[in-house]
Amino acid sequence: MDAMLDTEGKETSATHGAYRKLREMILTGELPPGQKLKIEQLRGMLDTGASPVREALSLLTSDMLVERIDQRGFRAAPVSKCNFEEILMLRCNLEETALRKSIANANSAWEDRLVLRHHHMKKASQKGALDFEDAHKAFHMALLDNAKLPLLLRYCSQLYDLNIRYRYLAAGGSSYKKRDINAEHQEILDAALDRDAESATRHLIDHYRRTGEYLSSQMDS
Amino acid sequence: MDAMLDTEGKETSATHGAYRKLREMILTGELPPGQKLKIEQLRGMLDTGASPVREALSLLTSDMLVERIDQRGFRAAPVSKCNFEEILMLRCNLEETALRKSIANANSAWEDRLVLRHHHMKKASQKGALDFEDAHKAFHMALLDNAKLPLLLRYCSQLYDLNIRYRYLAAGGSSYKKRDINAEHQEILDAALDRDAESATRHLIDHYRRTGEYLSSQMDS
DNA sequence: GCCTCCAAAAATATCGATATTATTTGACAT
DNA sequence: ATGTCAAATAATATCGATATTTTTGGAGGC
Repeated sequence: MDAMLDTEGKETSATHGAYRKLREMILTGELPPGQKLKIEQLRGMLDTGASPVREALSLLTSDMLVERIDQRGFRAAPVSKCNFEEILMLRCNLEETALRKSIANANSAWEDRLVLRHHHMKKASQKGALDFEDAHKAFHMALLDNAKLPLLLRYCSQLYDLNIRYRYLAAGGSSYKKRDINAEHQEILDAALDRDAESATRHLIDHYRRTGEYLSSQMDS
Repeated sequence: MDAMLDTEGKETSATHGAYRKLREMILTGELPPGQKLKIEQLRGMLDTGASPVREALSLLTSDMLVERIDQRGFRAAPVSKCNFEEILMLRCNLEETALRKSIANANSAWEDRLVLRHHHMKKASQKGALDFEDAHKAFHMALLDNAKLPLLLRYCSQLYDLNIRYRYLAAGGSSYKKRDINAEHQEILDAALDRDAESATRHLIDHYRRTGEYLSSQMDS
């Protein structure tokens, strides 16, 4: 019998656990872009077998965070200014579509969810950066999820992750926090609660473009 | 050096082979929507081990052709009218974006590629339906690939596959061919060669909407 | 009769080992 | 010296077996 050393009781399968940990390591830059991902090495870091690691890498491939080179293993997806700009463009396009649909379907249950997520995000911003990231994503996804379009939501989520990877890579988002992010979020929230699609999408896209321009300028230097 | 034109059977890895075969079986409906996908059963059908099958299923999960149920295996993704309509909407949105960019980047090399693909598709339409499907996708992707936006192209390719699955499910596309598909393709091609983005996108989207309406009506009955 | 619970069966998830394929190293010839 | 080739090394891809978990089926209680 195995001793139950399960300190974290939430992981159901080894594959899913490996997936989450690897994903975080790639997003935060702990596994830098382009780095060769050797099974043995990861097996050690994650303290699990080779099969879960391989499956997790397969899953990350479809999230476009890992590249598979035929018969030559895996590597962390590379980054480029081009790639970043494409992500930004697609986000603006897809999130605008989703937000408009969300607002078109607006009801009080959704408004409650939005207010709650926004509140949690503000609270989390005083705690650790990692908690904030989770709450930040939850807020943005809540803006979109009332569109009730699962494919679109999935793409938005993927692109969100690809984007925050660039934020982490650009110096941990130090100056990202200097901008008045809170005010920007408040404007988006207020417009959504007013069911003003024009205003909400404009604020949302400005929010992304502003972050995008800063990150883009960082990548030149 | 390698003058050998690999006309067929160039399966490098068992995983990739299993992926292709499973993908085709799901797209054509040989593995119907919602069906439980048991490893042992597939292992027999594909004549390979359990590991390649599992990895192939993982990859198909990210193509949204397979669903993974935690600790309970895999199943072919279900279908619904809702899902179909979302695919149609996203295709119209994303392919319009891609086609406009493609045309903006137009050059003679791209035009040559288009003409060639269109020619191959016409030729293949007199052969088997399976050859035609490949050539049809190649033509549509060629329309988009000059945008030089890999993420967008990938999404379009994914959505294309999800869409043709519905075509196969709706009676093998018998009446699909009754419409004058050739004329529609010719119009799109001509507009693209004229570098007329308005006309090209309008024809492309009409092309999808027409197919979409027909399939949608089929799903009601 | 219907529900609950436990044992048997089946299927999945994971491990350890092997075969295959890529990469490196170093000797040899030019 | 330099480039090529072959053996040694390292890493991947795959297999077979085991451990876990879910599902099934039936016996006993209400």
